[in-house]
Amino acid sequence: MRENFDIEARCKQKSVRLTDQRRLIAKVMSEIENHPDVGELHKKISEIDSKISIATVYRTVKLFEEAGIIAKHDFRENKSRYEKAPDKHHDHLIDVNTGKIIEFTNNEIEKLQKKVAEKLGYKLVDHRLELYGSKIKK
Amino acid sequence: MRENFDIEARCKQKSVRLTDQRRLIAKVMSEIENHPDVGELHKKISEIDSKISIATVYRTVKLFEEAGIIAKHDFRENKSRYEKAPDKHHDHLIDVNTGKIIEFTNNEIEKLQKKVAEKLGYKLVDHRLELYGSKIKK
DNA sequence: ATAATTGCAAATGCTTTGCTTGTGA
DNA sequence: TCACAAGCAAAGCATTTGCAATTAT
Repeated sequence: MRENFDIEARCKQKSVRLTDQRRLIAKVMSEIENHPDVGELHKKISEIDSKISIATVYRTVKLFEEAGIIAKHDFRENKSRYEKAPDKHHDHLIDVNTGKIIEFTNNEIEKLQKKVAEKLGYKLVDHRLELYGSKIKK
Repeated sequence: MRENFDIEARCKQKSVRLTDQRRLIAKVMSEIENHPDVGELHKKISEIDSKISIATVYRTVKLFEEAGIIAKHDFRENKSRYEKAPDKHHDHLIDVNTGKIIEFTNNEIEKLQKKVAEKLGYKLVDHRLELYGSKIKK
């Protein structure tokens, strides 16, 4: 718990000025279970501070993301989702029926991606891998 | 060349009614070199028929996509890009400096994706893999 | 003090839609 | 003929921005 202190610490470290609003957004981002979009985030935050503007939430997630404090994902929706910057890189599997997001890592795939890029004459600077699947029933 | 006949043939096959506008969109989609967004597509089409509405282009690419005639991609932009439905599946490497899109296939990665999904209890129904890279200078 | 941040509402950019007129099979 | 398609403008949605008031350092 108290993981929000983590985000606050990283803000100081990056000279990101802390305000009540930012502290609150950091706290909610830390405690939230999944990968919220801005609307969901704002809704949750509003339950604590009803005066906070959605524009502030937009500005703050952008700020945090640019500082590498949280990560932004664009799955197959017309909006972005966010998560605390993960310690270790991972990719996502999305349940096509429920929308549930599962994180995974696979080193073999990572290596192959790098190899593919190099073969094409490119240095791999980033990638996006999403698997879409439906649950296998027993 | 005359690849547009391909799209037209597939329209008939799927009982997609052909109109002058759809024929034109099919033709331009067939001849275009890269992965256009709707704005680019509409611009190109307008050079031939200036009366065509962008709403029609939106409706048509959606229709073609749902019929499996063309494919839609959402790279890291706030708009979608389209390409003729490829005969064989492939993924994309995007040049982060120029925006150039390079197609590639890698069977090993494909197999690993399937394996990963299964290990998580899912049947892989689709995936998205994009590599972002910068050109290696000699 | 003062440069940065907030809230609000208006603006933006892509995409969709309601409605009337036009058209392919 | 007549269900479906096109054109136009308006509406939708997520996101951004201008500006005046507020706040952190």
